[in-house]
Amino acid sequence: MRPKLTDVAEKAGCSPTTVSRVINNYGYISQKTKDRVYAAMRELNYQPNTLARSLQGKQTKMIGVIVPSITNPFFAELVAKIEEQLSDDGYKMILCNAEQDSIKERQYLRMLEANQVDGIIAGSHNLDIEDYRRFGLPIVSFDRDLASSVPIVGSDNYQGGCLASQALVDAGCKHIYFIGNPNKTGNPTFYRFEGYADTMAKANLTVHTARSAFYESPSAKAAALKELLASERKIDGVFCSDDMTAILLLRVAKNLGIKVPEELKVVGFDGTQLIQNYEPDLATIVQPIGDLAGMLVKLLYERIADPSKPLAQNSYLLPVKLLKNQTI
Amino acid sequence: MRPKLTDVAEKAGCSPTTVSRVINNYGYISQKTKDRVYAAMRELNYQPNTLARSLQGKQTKMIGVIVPSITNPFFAELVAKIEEQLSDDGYKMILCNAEQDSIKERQYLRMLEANQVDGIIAGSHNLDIEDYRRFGLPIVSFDRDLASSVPIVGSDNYQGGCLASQALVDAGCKHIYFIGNPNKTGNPTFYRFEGYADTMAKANLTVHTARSAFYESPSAKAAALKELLASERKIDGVFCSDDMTAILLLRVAKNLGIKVPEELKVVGFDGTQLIQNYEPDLATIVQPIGDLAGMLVKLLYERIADPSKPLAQNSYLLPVKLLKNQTI
DNA sequence: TGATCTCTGTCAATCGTTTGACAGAAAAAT
DNA sequence: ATTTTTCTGTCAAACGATTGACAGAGATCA
Repeated sequence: MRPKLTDVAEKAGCSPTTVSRVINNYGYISQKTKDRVYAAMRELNYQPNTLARSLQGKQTKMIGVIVPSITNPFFAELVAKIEEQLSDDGYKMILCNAEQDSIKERQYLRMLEANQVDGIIAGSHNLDIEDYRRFGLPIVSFDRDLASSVPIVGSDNYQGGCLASQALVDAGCKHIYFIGNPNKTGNPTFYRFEGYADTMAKANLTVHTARSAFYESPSAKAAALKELLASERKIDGVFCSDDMTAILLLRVAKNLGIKVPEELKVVGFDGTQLIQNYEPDLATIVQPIGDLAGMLVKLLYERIADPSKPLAQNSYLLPVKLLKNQTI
Repeated sequence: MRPKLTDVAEKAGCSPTTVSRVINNYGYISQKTKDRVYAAMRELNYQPNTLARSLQGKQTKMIGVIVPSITNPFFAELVAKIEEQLSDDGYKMILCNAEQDSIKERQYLRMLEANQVDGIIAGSHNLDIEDYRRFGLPIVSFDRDLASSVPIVGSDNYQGGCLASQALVDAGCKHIYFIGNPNKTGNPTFYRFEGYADTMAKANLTVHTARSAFYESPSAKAAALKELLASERKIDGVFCSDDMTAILLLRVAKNLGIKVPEELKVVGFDGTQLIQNYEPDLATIVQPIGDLAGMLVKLLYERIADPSKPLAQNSYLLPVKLLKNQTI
């Protein structure tokens, strides 16, 4: 049986109230009593029951983190950074993998509410804004405008789109494609596309788009890319909205005998450690994953500390960097 | 304010006890009353407070999952599968990223205990067996012998080592290296090495090992691999204990102008979807990630249902498959 | 000496449920 | 008409803590 507060009190020769006061640092307690209580706690290997504490009104110290897919290296690294921060601060993370499933995401939201989490970091984007607006708990959103009461943290996707496209222009490309799925407004990809489109306009180049949805299978994507490269032989530059697609493109190009970067230049987006370590040739836009995680967590803490406090800023766009590499 | 049990009772025109009985399906309740209660619950958007329920003695429906690194694609995919299962069964997952830190891992264990999780899936291996033995909660372990009371689920690493090595032998390799870190017994890598060593013995070939620790940085690893390939020009086959190292090796070989598979054949280990999708040339040993996750979860449920029930089996080794590809 | 401050303790209410004991009513079976 | 079964309800204790009110002790200060 796990020891409880009264066991500690008995061992320390004092009342349960005193033990609770030592734990919560509440009221007047002499150092001597404190020491005795701590000793008893150690001896019994006592830990307060967090359930009981939370029921009493204390925080649960639990944070829900909803991501679209943990197997996506970008989100894996983001989650790892978030978890590191949270655990340093004594928080627990309930991880929710929402995939492309809005029903599942809604269930997660209900579940997190029922579990009295202190707050939520929402990185998945399947639900209507309505679902989030009527949600009572502190939320911060990653990369997506949810509601006016919810602060957004994300990379400056527009800037990234400009940087990547400009790099291709500067490298002399004349037929530059954008590969991604910018159909939904408010999507990060949409802003990357806008950066691309504006840069094309400035350089007097035509906009070319090849749709590639996030949830398509890699082999389907690869087939589509092959089709594209084979039929449109004039392509000399591609800005991929994510690195994984860029890798597929590099592979397809190699198989078709297209030389990178001589005949085709490629820039990706995300710049995870995984990519930097295992695909070091790929030029890409690096998102500041650690900073993003830090900002998400920091803002969430602020919301938790005072949910009614008006937001200083609704949106926090962190700068990205171009990583110049062999594919450009 | 969130509605509580008594609010539902009031709305449904019955006592709190009755509402609780409807929720818990306990005692005699007429269909008419049930319907009234359900209607009231829906109308108020009521959800039982899980904290209060758990405090009362119900399960928390929370599972702790401890992994060494969520950014490792293998663990990312394993965690995704585990989470999928758990969430289908109404469980929540607290994710713990232990890195190489035994102090952190011990803290996690304490934290999970304090949070009354129903059970733990332990995939990290920094702690002494002692720490786990005196742990009161149901545990299952991934790939590591923790204590006699803890069932182990893992791939048949020995078989994998044999398969990979035999494939290299069959392909005509004469100087086959093992790259990995088999120093600790009980490590998965150790059994992969044993499979390799036994296969070498059977084929009358010499064992060659190049240490490569899990936690070394990829660039350090790459440098070591370059050194190895440059100095030992006779190497014609390598069995890498994980795919990520294999990828580095392929890259290093390419840079040195060593042709794969003509001059050097490579087999990896893990066979994640990521590798199969984005490095489809790599021959590797595929671990059945979905089955591993399913088995871990199933065994944990059994432990939770009856912790005192003796284990039918201490160890569950799932078969692996050789994925023959261009690098062999 | 009296007033103030510090320490320790008891008591009871509270958080939101669950559940056993018990009672009474209606419905069904004998 | 009587017994049994089914339904609904009240009451109270419990889960393991927190915390305000209150009281009394000893120490310190004026």
